[in-house]
Amino acid sequence: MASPMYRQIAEDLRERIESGELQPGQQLQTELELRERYGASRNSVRDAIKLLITRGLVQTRPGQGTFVVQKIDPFVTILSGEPTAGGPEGAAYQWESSERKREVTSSPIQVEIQEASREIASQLGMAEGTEVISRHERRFIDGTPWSMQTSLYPMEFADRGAERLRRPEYIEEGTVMYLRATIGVRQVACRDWITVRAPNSTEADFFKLPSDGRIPMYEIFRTAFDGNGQSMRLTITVCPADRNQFIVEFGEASVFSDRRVRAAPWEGRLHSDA
Amino acid sequence: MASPMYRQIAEDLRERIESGELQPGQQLQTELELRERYGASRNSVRDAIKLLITRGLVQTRPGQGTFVVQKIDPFVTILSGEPTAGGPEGAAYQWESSERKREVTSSPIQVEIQEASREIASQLGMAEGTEVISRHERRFIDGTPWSMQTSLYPMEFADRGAERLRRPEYIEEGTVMYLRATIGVRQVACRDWITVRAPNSTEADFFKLPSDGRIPMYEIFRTAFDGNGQSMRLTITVCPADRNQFIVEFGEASVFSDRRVRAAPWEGRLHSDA
DNA sequence: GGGTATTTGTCCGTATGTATT
DNA sequence: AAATACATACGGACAAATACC
Repeated sequence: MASPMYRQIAEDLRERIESGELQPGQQLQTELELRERYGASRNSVRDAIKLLITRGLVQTRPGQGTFVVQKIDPFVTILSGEPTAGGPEGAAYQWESSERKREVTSSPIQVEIQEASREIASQLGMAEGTEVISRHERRFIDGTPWSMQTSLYPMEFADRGAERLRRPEYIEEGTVMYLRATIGVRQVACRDWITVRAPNSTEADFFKLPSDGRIPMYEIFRTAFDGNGQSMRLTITVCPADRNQFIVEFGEASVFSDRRVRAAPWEGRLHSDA
Repeated sequence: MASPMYRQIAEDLRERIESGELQPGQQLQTELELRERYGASRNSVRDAIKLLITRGLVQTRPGQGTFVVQKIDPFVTILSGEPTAGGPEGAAYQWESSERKREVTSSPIQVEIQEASREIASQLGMAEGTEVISRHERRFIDGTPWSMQTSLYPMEFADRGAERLRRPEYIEEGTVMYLRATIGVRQVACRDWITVRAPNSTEADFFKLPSDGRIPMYEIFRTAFDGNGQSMRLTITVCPADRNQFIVEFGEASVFSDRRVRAAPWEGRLHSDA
């Protein structure tokens, strides 16, 4: 009685999916068959399916049908303060694959000279409008788009001798090492600011996300500080939340050294709903 | 011609919102007026509005109209390994308000005895089916629901003398201190595992989120370790991603000590879309 | 409290377009 | 080329929520 028909249909389908009657990857009945099954109109069936789509339970493929979604094997990143050499762009992050080996590749680096917006200037501790170097890079895992990253440096760094910041090339030894070697700027600390938001159209396009923006994005701001407590870099990383997870470790490192990172820690129900 | 009409309508409305022509909180034209404006049917206008809803740009109120959403002032949490006394449940997290003072309140603690599921047993390093104590708590900021948190402890802790774990009361000095004082279990490290997922119905209900699940949830698993490298606690925190952000700090603490946490670091566009 | 107008929500039927097999 | 299945678009009807008098 209570709830509208399209919600009842969605609820029934949801239960059948979560009970395992409908397996991941399996095709649902067609809209016309579901119309018969539930004695509703095709439009109401479609409303139910739309609901399940925004909940991420099913996906539709024109000309084929409606399918239970396959969960994506998430990529787990350990946020770590220690810059490791070898990683691209100063290894703002240290990657660790969960199980099978995955291959990380990168787009060419795109360099722009910008005037710092209010927010960027605030993060980098400079006056608004000061010139900054923007180094942008897109990353893939096993060929699928995984993250977009932009690092911003004070233009002054290049003027003082870190010329390679201006060039659209990788800095193999890592920008942290490079900046220390060339102009003596030493990174001693950094802060990650983790947010989640809807993707913009550029991101939805690059990550091949559904254009309705139902899959959220992590946006992580990493501000790095030198020995004087000055901000020396702002790195902004954006990646889809449906295929990424993050780990942060505190305290005695020895505890973690022999501990392998496993798959997602949780898939069940925590406690009685009350 | 390209894109379907309902997308063109949505795109036009999006631009008017982002340009500021339509201010947050302001009411859009009614569906019938928009029908006139765009020369489309009411259903097509409604499809456009649905798109904007899942993108989080507008909300509808039956009987009233469609409104541009107001952004929520986010609550920023510093993830920190050091357990501070005074905070509820061993202060798994240290809270810091961004600007204005906010009042954090808590529901009564709900205690359950459970048998560890495979995932929980795996995280706590025990055999599946071992009894664990579950302490569940819900938190509010300025009266609005903000987070749900569940801490799981080995039942053995209570048997060895930490009796208060079994009782549905706060442990004022913090469970970290309490466990050290009563049974000599000392927390030396912890690991946070950060994930994002759609809310379940219990969460959507408690947090008063729209039932279509378009607002994602953070789910953070904190595993705490004692001096022997054994897991001593698993704390699971769930909170809506639209009103929460997290900060992690690495390296020399002195850099951060005199640095106030400000509002969200970013609201603009990063680089030319290309 | 009641009544009425307004506005969005649900549901239907139908027709046509587009992608896939 | 044909069949199938989802996508878009229209129009209409009634229900439910809200605001206002």
